[in-house]
Order: sequence, then C-alpha cells, then structure tokens
Amino acid sequence: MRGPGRPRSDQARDAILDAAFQLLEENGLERFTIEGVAARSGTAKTTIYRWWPGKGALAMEALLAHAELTVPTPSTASAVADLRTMLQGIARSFAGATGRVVASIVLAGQNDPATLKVYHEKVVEPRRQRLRDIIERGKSNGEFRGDLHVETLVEAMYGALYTRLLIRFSPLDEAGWMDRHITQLLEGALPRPLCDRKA
Amino acid sequence: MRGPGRPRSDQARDAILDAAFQLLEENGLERFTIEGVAARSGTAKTTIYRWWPGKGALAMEALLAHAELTVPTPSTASAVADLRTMLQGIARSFAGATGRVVASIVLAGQNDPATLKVYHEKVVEPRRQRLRDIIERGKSNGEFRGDLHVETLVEAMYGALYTRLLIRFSPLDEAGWMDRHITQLLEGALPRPLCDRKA
Amino acid sequence: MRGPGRPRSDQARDAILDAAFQLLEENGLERFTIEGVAARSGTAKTTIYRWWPGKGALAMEALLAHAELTVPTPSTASAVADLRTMLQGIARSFAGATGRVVASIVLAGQNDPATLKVYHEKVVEPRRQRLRDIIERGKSNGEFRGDLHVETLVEAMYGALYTRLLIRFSPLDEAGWMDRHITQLLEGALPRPLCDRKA
Amino acid sequence: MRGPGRPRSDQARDAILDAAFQLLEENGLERFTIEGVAARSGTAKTTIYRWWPGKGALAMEALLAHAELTVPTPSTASAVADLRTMLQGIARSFAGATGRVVASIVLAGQNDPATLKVYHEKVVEPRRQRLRDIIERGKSNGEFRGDLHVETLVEAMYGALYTRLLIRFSPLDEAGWMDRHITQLLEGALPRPLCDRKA
DNA sequence: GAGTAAGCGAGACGGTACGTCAAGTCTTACA
DNA sequence: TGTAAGACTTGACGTACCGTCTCGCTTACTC
Repeated sequence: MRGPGRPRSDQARDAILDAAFQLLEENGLERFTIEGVAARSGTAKTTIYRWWPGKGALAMEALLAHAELTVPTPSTASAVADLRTMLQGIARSFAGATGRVVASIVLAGQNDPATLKVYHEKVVEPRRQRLRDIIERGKSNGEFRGDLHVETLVEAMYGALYTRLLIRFSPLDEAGWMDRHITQLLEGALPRPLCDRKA
Repeated sequence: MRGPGRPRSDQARDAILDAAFQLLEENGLERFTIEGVAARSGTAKTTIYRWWPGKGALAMEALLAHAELTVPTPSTASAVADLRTMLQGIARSFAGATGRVVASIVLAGQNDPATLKVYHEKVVEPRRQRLRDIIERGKSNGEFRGDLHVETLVEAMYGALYTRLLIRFSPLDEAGWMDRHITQLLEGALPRPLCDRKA
Repeated sequence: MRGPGRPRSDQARDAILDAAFQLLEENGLERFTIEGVAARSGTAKTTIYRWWPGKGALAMEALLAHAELTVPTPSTASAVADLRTMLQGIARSFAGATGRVVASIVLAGQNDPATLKVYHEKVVEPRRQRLRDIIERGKSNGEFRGDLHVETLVEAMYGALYTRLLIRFSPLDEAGWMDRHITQLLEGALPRPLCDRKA
Repeated sequence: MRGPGRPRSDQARDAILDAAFQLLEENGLERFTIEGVAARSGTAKTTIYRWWPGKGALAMEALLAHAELTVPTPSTASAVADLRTMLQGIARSFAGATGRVVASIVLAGQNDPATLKVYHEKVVEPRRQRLRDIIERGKSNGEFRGDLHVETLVEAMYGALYTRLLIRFSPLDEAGWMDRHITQLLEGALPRPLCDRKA
C-alpha cells in the first residue's frame, strides 16, 4: 500500500533526532550544526536536508521526540491543587536539559517563524488548553471568581516560567518559588477587606 | 594625561554602533555579522574586534546606545496608576524595533552569559528597581496589602511582557491587554467575600 | 530459450542512449551526469548502472550508437582523391555536434583507459585501416613512393584533425585547410630538384 | 608603493601551486579537487578561491609554474637539425609528468574556453612561433622550398605530438618515431623523379 | 621636531559550516 | 529477473563569516 522506492529509514531518523537532542543539550543552538548532527548520528548531511528544512525545524522535532513534554495533567477535586501540580511539573522540566533545549527552540524561532509556529501548536497551545480547562473547572466549582479572565491568568502563570527560563531573573529551581507565585496570583495585591475570609 | 598613541576615534565608534543597531533591526541577531557591521559602517573589522569581544557584546552596546530604554519613571500620588504608566511604556517600546533588538539580545544571551549579565545590570535591574520602588510606595500608602511579596509581583508583571515579546503568545500591542493584566494581578483570582470592598 | 525473468527493455536502452547523446551535445562531458541522463530519459539510475559501468562507457556507447562515424570509404582510381574525400568527410563530421562529443570522449579517456581503448577499437582503428588501405593502393599504383612509411603518413593526417578538434589551433571548418594540408604532406618541404616533375 | 592591507603570501601561493602540480601528476584532472589541493598545501580553500576562479585556471597556472615548458630553442646552421632538436625536446617532456598535466589542461579547456585560451597564449603560441622562425630560416637559406606553407608544416608537426599525447595511437617515447615523422614530413609522399637529388 | 606608540583602513590568512549536487549503492513495489 | 522510484552514504562544490594577522598611513604625546 506504499509507493515504490526504498522506504525511509527509521534507524537514520532516530539516530538524527537522538544526536540532535544531545548536541542541543551540550551546546545550545548557537553551536548546534547540521554537520555536527550528521557526524554524531553517522548519517549523511543530505539525509538530514532531505527531511528537515533547517536547524530550527530539526531542533524542534528533536525536542518533541525526546523531551518529556508530557507533563501529567492532574485532575483532583481541587483546581488550585491541580494548578500547582501542573506548573511545578513544568518548572521541573524547564530546570533541566529540556529547558535548555526549549530555550534554543525559542531562540531559533525568532528568525524562523515557521518553527515558532510549530512550537506553539505542538507544545504551547496544548498546555495552555489544559491550564484553561483546570481554571474553568475552578470557576465552575467556586474556587475562582466567576468574572475571572482565564487567558490573562494563563498568561501570567506561563509568563513567569518562560521569563525565568530565558531572562534568568532567578533560578527555575528556587525552592518554594512556584508556590509563592501561584498563591500571589490567586490572592492579588490589594488589601484584604476587614471581613476577608482569612480574617 | 593620556598615554601616547592616536586616541580612539569616536567617529568610528559611533558609526559602528549605528550600523550595528540598524542591522539588528533589519535582520535580527541570527543574520547579524561583524563583517556586515564593518561594511555598513565603513570601518575595518580589526577596529571592531579591538573594542568588542564578539557579536553579543557589540549588539548589547548598540542596543544600550540607541534604544529608548529609558522609559520615564512616573511618580504620582497613585502607585497603581504609576505602575500602569510605566508598564505600558515598556510594552510600547517592546512592540517596535527596539523590541526586536531586545529579543535578539536576550536570546543570544542564552549562549553568552556575559552578555546576558550586562543586560541584567544595565536594563533589567534598574527597571525592576523602579518597579519595586513604586510597589513599596503602594504598600506604604495602603494601596497594596502589607504582606505583599514585592519580588513576586515584579516578576509577574515583567513576565507577561517578556513572554509576549519572546514567545509571541499574542501581540504586544493588543489593545487593553496590559491594563487587564495589571488589574487581574492586583485583584487576584479568588472569589470576593460577601463584604467585598466592591460590594 | 531465455532464462526466467523480465527481459531487458530495448525501449529503456534506446531512451538512455538518446538522452545521453543529447546531453553530451548540449553540455560536453564535464557537465554530463548519469543523473541527468536518467531524468531526461525517464528511466531509473539503477537501470543505467546495471548496463554501463560509468559515464565514460555510457558516453562512448551513445556516441557509437548515434554519431555518423561511418564516413563513406571512397574507392576510385585515384588514391590521392580518395584520401581527400575521406579526410574531408571526417573533418566535416568533427566540425559539428559529433566533434564535440568525440572530443569529450577522447578527453574523458585520459582518466579512463578502458573507454579510450574501446574508442580505439571501434572508431580509430577501423578508420586508420581504411586509410592504410588507400595509401597502400597508392603505393601499388605508383601514386606514392615505394618506400613510403604508411603509418607515419596516417598519423600525420589524423594528427591534424584531432589537434584542430582538441587544441583548437584553428577552426575545423576553415575553407581549404584540409586540401592544403594533404597536398603539403604529399609534396614535402624540401626544395624541388631542377628536374622536378613539375618543372 | 603597494596599497594597504596584508600582502599576498607567496608562501601560500607556492604551496598551492606545488600541491596542485603534484596532484595533477598523481591523479589527472578528473580526480583533481580544490579540496585536495587545500589539504595537501596546508592552506584554506578560500585562499585558493580568492586567487583562482576554478580548477581549470589553477591547473593551468600550476603547469606554467612548474613544468619545464621552456624547451631550449636551438639555433644552428641547419634549420632541419634545429627542428629535430626542438620537437624531440617537446616529445620528451610530453612523455613524462608534464605530458600528463598538459593532457589534463587540454581536457579542462574543453569546457572552459578561458583556460584553453591562456594555454594557447602562454604555451602553444610561443612554441609555434619558434617553430615558424626556424622554418622561415630554412626557407631563407634554401633548406626548404620557397613556396612552403609554414603554418601547415607547423600544424603537422605539432599535430603528431598532441595526437600521441591525447589519442595515444602509439607511445610518445617510441624510439626513432619523431625522426621518421619529421623526415617524411619534409620529403613528402610522392614518388621521386628520376633526377631526384638522392638518385 | 624627531621618535615612538597607539588607532585606523584594508585586506589576506587558516578555518568551520553552510546548503547543493552528483556519484554509486541499496531496498522496495510492481511488471 | 528487470524496471521505476527513491532513500542512503560519500565527497566535493563554491560561499559566507569567523577571528587573526600583517601592512601603510594617521594622529597624538614625549623627549
């Protein structure tokens, strides 16, 4: 049921993606070269160019293939607890090798909108959706305000993650950071009225 | 009181920084080359390498020299209003050419910690400090809760800016987003108690 | 009476040789590629490699199959006249597309002795033999000296042809040059004695 | 009196031409690669491309720089003797390494008219001129016929050389070949009249 | 004012990687 | 078994920049 011709070698494909991911971890994208991937993977440069248009796309696919992007989606009775679990999972993965690779991808994406678009579709959007779902659940069960703007909350939560990853205000693995961040996002900055629930 | 030898040419220096900034705007950092800067500025590569260690440092200095990074620090009676003014100013500057250059620099910094460090010291930290000052003022005058964690709020506010700049969740010049973002950061996500101040 | 399996396709063979000859005419051997022949002929590279060991051999066979190398062998009473007829025929064919292809083949042969050997056997030797025959006839009937060294004359005659073809001292289609060349080869360079037959 | 900038390195130039000549001798032009020359000479590919447009031109210059193309121009009382001396010298040089390189050059020239043109100007034409001079001298002093067509004789003499080099009718170092060839060119092929000077 | 010490432009140098082309081999589906 | 299709490794192509290195020339300060 397949056309004629030698079928694509999965062995080559895997070797390329493995090598690409390793090199991305080791060097970052700046010193990530197609030539290097070819050498490390034992394949030919042409084979790489046959299947990927450039380093951005290759790095992207290497990330998707290898990184543990599949942070578990928690689903307990408490939306707040689920938020904490999920975001801390992402923070953990960003703090390690995956984070370095993600940073590379985003970097590549600046001059390669196609790659950034794929990253959005495959990584960012699915996660945002899961976050949205949890928040909506929180709105339904009264954990959150009914007039909460979901997108804005999502953005604020992700924003801190990506900013620590890329701008490095402070380390991603700082103890208690994520917890404190979430708490304050939820509680806001304004003074509590006298009859505050915590009063 | 200066040693012997021909003094450094300010004309060359300016021509280099001008050319660098232009090329950064036009091409992003990926296609930003020392060779290109030399050609555009009419100087010799040697001259560039004499004064800057690499493209990261040059780009950094070109940014600092040209971009209107000096957003005015507002100082009215209302800390909340000042926050809005300041952050909207930054958003505006990020939405234009400066934003593209900043993105380039920050991402280049992923593989060039020295450059990123300079960016922190010269750009990020001063702004964060101004933000902290405003927030502290708000705490003092009762606009904000007394137990507010200032750093966390600063990070949340900047996070959204940088994330829109780098990850491009949504455009930086979307009408009203900054306002909405700030409002929600201040109000939090939890339900308002019955005796809410707005009730 | 043939073994099992699909028989060789003459259609493919012809398409390959046609395409090869066309490409040889168009580009010369330098830019003559097996890949190009496969594309132009609509066959697979595999098929070409199954039947020919390399580009030299293929070009050779394409030449033999298509070029009008079969200059008519004249045979009149006058050996001298026959020589002129034959050599002028070859000159004419060398002056056109065939000449370019022959030049390609011969020069390719510099690094591919097998191909050059085939060219000798299939093209050069038969023609030289015909030339020898004519000259021998001339010796028999008194047109030429009895102690003439035939091989040397053959070589002198061919030499001029190939040299114009390959070194391009002068164009192959220069009017009258072949005639003049033959005449002088026959008459020699020495002064005519007083009782010269023309005296 | 030289412009600014680092002067061209003669060391690099010589290393390149040496390496090129060696590789030409070893492999012929077919397997002669710029990459190989760079490796052998210890220079960078870019340096080669800076000074030579392609392999044809490089091979050409390597030949001119190294080959003993300066066959001595004899000048004795006898033009015939001088012809023999000169042509035998060329034959000797063609029979060795120089010959292989010359063959390569001519080959390259088929698809690179500029290279062939240089070869004409620098090698072929000077030699032809020297041959012409000798022949004219022979005409003047009565060794040759007064109505001898000089160009044709030159061509016939060279033709045999290049043809043996390229077509390989017979080896260039066959004993006595050149002598016999010259003799017959001079004496012609026609029967000697009764009062022939040799009679 | 001669000497000396930088800075400057130009541009050649050894390199690395680029993205492309073709070579020749191999593996499939189909005839 | 032959053929078209097409993926594979290999190796060279010619180009773009890298960062370094002479050069000749231009300013200064210093003796």
